[in-house]
Amino acid sequence: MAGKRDSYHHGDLRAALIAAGEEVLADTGVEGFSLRQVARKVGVSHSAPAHHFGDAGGLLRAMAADGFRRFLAAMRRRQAEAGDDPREMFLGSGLGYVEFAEGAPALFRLMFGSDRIKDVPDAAFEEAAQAAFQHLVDDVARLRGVSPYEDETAMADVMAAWSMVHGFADLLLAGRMKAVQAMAGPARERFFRQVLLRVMT
Amino acid sequence: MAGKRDSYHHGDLRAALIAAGEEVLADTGVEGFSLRQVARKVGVSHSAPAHHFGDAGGLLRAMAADGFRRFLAAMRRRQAEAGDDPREMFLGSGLGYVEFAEGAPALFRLMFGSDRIKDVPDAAFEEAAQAAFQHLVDDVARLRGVSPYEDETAMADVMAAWSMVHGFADLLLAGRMKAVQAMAGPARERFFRQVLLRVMT
DNA sequence: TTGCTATCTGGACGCTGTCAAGATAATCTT
DNA sequence: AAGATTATCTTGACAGCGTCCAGATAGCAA
Repeated sequence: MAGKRDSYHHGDLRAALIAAGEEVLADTGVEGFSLRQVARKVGVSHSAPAHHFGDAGGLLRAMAADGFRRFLAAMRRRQAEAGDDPREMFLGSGLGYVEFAEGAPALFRLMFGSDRIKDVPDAAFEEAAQAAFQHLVDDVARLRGVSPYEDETAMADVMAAWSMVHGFADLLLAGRMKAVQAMAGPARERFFRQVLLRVMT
Repeated sequence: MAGKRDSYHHGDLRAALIAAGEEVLADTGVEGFSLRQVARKVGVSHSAPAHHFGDAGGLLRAMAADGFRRFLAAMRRRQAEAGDDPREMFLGSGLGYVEFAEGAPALFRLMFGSDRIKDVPDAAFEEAAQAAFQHLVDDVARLRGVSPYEDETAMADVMAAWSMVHGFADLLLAGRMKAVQAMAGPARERFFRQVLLRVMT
C-alpha cells in the first residue's frame, strides 16, 4: 500500500485526498476550494474522490474532522509546555487555540461553520469536535474544582472562555484587530493572556 | 426612476442588486452565492451586474458594507431600549450584536472575513466596519470613563468585550453551543448577560 | 437633430460538481 | 488454480458558474 501512484489503483487515495485537500484549502480558501483541483494534485481522475467521499462536502467534512484532531493536539502541545498550574494550563490551551487558527486559517474557518459542511451529520466530525470541546471543559474543571456539567456557573465559565478565545481568533483572522496584529510576538502573547484572564476572575 | 422594470434600462439596478443579493445570500449562504441567480431575481441579464460592481466580489463587498450599517443600527436600537446606565447600554449593544448575527447569519459571516471579499480594499466597507467598531469603543469609554485610545487597559477591555460577543455569536451560528440554543428566549438572554458581564468586572 | 456616454443584452470561453457507463485490479469462493 | 464478485478508478457528458467581448438601447448634452 504505497502512497505513490504505481498502478491503476492508488493504494491510499482516501488519505492522499485529505492531505492534498488541506493544501488546496490553504492556497485557495474554503470558497475557492475545488474537488477537481485536489484530484489533479493527487494525479487521479476528476471523479475519483466521489467514490471515497460521495461529494465535495464529504471530503470537506473529513478534512474538518482531521482538523479538529490536530486542533486538539495543538492545544495539548501548548498546554504541556505551560507547566501544571491550572491557570497556566488554561492559558496554554488558549494560546494553542489561537496558534492553530493562525496557522491554518482556512481550515479553522471550515471547521467552525462553513456552509459547505453544515447541516449534514457526520459522526467522525462530531466526535472530533466534541473531543476538542471536552478539553476546554477539563481546563475549567481543573481551575474551578467542579465539573461544569454539575455546576451552572462553571458551565458559564466554559462558554465565556470559549467565546473569548474563539472570538479573539476569528477577529484576528478577519483582519479586524489590526492593533493586535501589529504587536510583536511576545507583546502579543502578553496582551492575549491579559485579555483571556479577564474571563477567569 | 422606478424600481420596477419598465424599459431597457432598469432605473436603480445597483440598489436592486444589493437587495436581491442579500436574499440570495440568506437562501444559499456565502458559498452557494451566485451572481447569475441575483441577476435572474432582478430580471436582468446575467452580465448586467458587472457594470455596477465589476465582479462578484464587488457586489459582495457592497452587500457587506450595507450589512455593517444595519449591524450598527441593530446595536443602536437595542441600546436605546436599554436605558442610560452605561452597563445596561453596553449589554444592549451586545444583545444587538448577537441578534443581528442570528437574524442574518450568512451576511454576518460575509462581513467578518469571507474569502470572497478579503484582500481587496474597499472604502465604503472599511468605513462602515470602522463605524461599528467605534460604537463598541464608545460603549467601553462610557463604562470606564476613559478613552480606550488613551488608556491601554481600556483598549484591552474593548478587545476582550469584542472577542467575547463575537465569539459567542459565531459559535452560536456554528451550532457549537447547543446547550445555549436549547434555552428559551429569556433564559438565553439572562445567560448571555451573565457571560458578557464577566468581561467587565 | 446629432453625437456621446451610460446601461444593458447575448454569446462565448474555461472552470466547476455530479452522474452514468465502462475499465481495471484486488479479493473471495469454490 | 480458476472463476466470479466487489472495490477502485477512468472517461465522457451535462448544466451552472464567473468573466470577457461585441453589439443593442436609452438617456443626455450640444
